Amino acid sequence: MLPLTGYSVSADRPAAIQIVERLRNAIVRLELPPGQMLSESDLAESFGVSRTPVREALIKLAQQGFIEVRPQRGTFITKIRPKELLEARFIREAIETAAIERIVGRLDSAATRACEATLKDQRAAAAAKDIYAFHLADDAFHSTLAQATGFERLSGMIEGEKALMDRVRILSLKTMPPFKRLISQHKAILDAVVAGDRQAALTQMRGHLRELLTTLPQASHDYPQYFTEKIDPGSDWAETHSGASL
Amino acid sequence: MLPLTGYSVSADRPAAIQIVERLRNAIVRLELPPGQMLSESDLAESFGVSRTPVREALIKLAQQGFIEVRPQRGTFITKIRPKELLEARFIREAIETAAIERIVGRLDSAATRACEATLKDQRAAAAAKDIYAFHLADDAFHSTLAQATGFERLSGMIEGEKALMDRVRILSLKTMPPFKRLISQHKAILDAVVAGDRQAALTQMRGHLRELLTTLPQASHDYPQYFTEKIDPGSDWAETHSGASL
DNA sequence: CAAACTCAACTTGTATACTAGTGCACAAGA
DNA sequence: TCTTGTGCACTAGTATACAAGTTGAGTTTG
Repeated sequence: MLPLTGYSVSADRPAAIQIVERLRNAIVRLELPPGQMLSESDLAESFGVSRTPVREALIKLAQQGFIEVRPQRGTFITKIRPKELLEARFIREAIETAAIERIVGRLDSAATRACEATLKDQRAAAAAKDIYAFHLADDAFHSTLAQATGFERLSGMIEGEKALMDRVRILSLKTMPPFKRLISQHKAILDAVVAGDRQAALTQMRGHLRELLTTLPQASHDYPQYFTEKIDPGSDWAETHSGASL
Repeated sequence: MLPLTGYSVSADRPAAIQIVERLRNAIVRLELPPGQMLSESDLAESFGVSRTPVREALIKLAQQGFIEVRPQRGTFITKIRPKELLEARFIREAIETAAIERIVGRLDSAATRACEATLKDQRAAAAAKDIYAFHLADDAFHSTLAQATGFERLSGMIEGEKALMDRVRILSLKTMPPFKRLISQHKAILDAVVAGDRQAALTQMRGHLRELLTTLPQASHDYPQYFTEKIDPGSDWAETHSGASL
């Protein structure tokens, strides 16, 4: 029933951690569809462990917003909530622009090379039409920039907010992947940061983050069962709910 | 041994949730000192439950950064890491100034009244020299402003970052509580937001958040056992590590 | 036929038992 | 005295069993 059957966890690491990783991956990639019910017993059987580590994994995922536990009823993959996505974008914009402010013109050579490497990975993934590899490289770009601030938890926070948005990204990437556009946006951000052009770097980052959700109305129209509410593609929904205006 | 002995959880709500609340409170108030080891068995006995709900509570607290689980060794209250506090301040400044941008000049009367109520609570707490009540009202002020953005998770995030800083706050409040100063800062922020003075609101909020950690060197000197590293009170540590310069 | 009741099969929450690994005290040896 | 080995008491991780609550299908009853 579940697309996880047959893959047991390995014994060299705590089972709960492995289960978190696997489930989170499956959720973000929509292999476990939003709204899907999860049974602790079934999961335990799938992973070849008891319910205990499964429960601990579910607690962590619930705290990250990927699942919802309804006592005595069941555990469910959270549906995509458009309002939550706008909030994630708001938070990312606040944090990532603040990070830009901090690193613009100060990126050392190691960090610069690391960012360039993610661009290279993205180009390779785009050429191979591998949306998951593309996704990983996209994660890496934003994480690398965040780590350059010297703060340790920043990249984790960004990844968390990012993951909430990624399900929509996957939906849109399936139909029309704007690989080149995203890569050039990343490159523009990096170039501005390296060049020390604060204003350009901020503008590029904002534009990049704001564009991520433009496909949301279309996605919610194509896959209504994955969303908590429907959005009229013709409306200016994202704008009226965004940070620009209240 | 633990200052929690004798207080059992009630049966009307899940035990794990109650344990999270109680432990988190005890940690933030330094009733459980940083570095202290926690035994799952002892906690279970103290709360009158089995290890299972205790473990689930500890998992949540670990994810929030309050405790650290070292496999097969023990569970410990995290020591205060100055770098992490600066990071929390960075994140709060990024998010709370973004929130200000969003609500300045648009605060409805209900939210305005709610903010004013927190000021009143703070004045009452200051008069009664009740630092915990003062603290609660302080939480409420920032949460109320965050909620005014219409975003739901924002106030929770701010509270999380705030809680990390609160242990230092408690240490300094014990010796010399700057009640009036903090209240007037809150008032200045609220006034500027209501008046629609964007620049003033941002400046006030930044100043307020930056001042919160000025007592950190003194606190780390007075209670070195609570910190992971020592800070020379005479140095410009906070400045050299803050967002202003890399 | 429709409404209500019953019961069985689920769900999550909690308790208990066991496993494997760590560290410390303490004794035996050089 | 210092080192080294050994065992015990402790830790977190996992498995299993049971408790309490929800849901829905099937039957009974009006």
